[in-house]
Amino acid sequence: MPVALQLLPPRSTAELALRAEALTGRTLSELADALGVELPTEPKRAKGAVGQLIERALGACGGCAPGPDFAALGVELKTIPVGADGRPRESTFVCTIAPFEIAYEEWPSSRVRAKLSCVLWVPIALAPPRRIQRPRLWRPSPAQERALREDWEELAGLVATGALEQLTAHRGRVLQVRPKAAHGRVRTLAPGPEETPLFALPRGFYLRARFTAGILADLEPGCG
DNA sequence: GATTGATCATAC
DNA sequence: GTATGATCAATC
Repeated sequence: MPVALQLLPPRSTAELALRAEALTGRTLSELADALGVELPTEPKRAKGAVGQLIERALGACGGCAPGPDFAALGVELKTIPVGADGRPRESTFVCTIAPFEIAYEEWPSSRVRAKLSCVLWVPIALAPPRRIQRPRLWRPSPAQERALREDWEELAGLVATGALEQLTAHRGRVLQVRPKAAHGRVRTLAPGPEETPLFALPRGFYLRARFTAGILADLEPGCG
């Protein structure tokens, strides 16, 4: 059994892009073997395992400090499951919502914008043998940022004004608000109507698959 | 088949 | 419990 491998963080985005590119075509189990880690066999228990595997493979600090996965580069890593057509099959978690603090955020300084300012997308085929597709280093285009900003301003406004319980995942064209919790009994304090705080299920921002599909489709090889 | 709401693992 | 990493599974 090989000893778990720990890479040093990449020192430049060019080095990161090179490392990522080298993963193209490999399967998750090949990668897991090479790194000496085991992937959960039961899919239900494997949530998050893929992201953590790729983190290790690229030298991200993996679950240590808050902030971008590649802190020195300001790059966030996201794995994304794709179908045979290359399109995303799931939404993408962006960040949790701090219900009271969000009233004091503006888009330019928002957590959503910060998270999405520079992302390395690593698409992975959903169907066995789970091959890694060509990674994309991405920054939002002006049009993409406008779309994100419009949704964020609407959604953040609803949260800040006490409408969290009326806010469903239907809202937002590219960004949406959905539960983000260990289980359904978790509660956090949030602004409520009539200036009365309420206990609500914690929520987070997610990118709709239609938005990430645009990212994966628009970026040609080497763009990043 | 796509989407929404709920959930699962790990580290601190 | 909080935060990071996401996908599951019931529902539309």
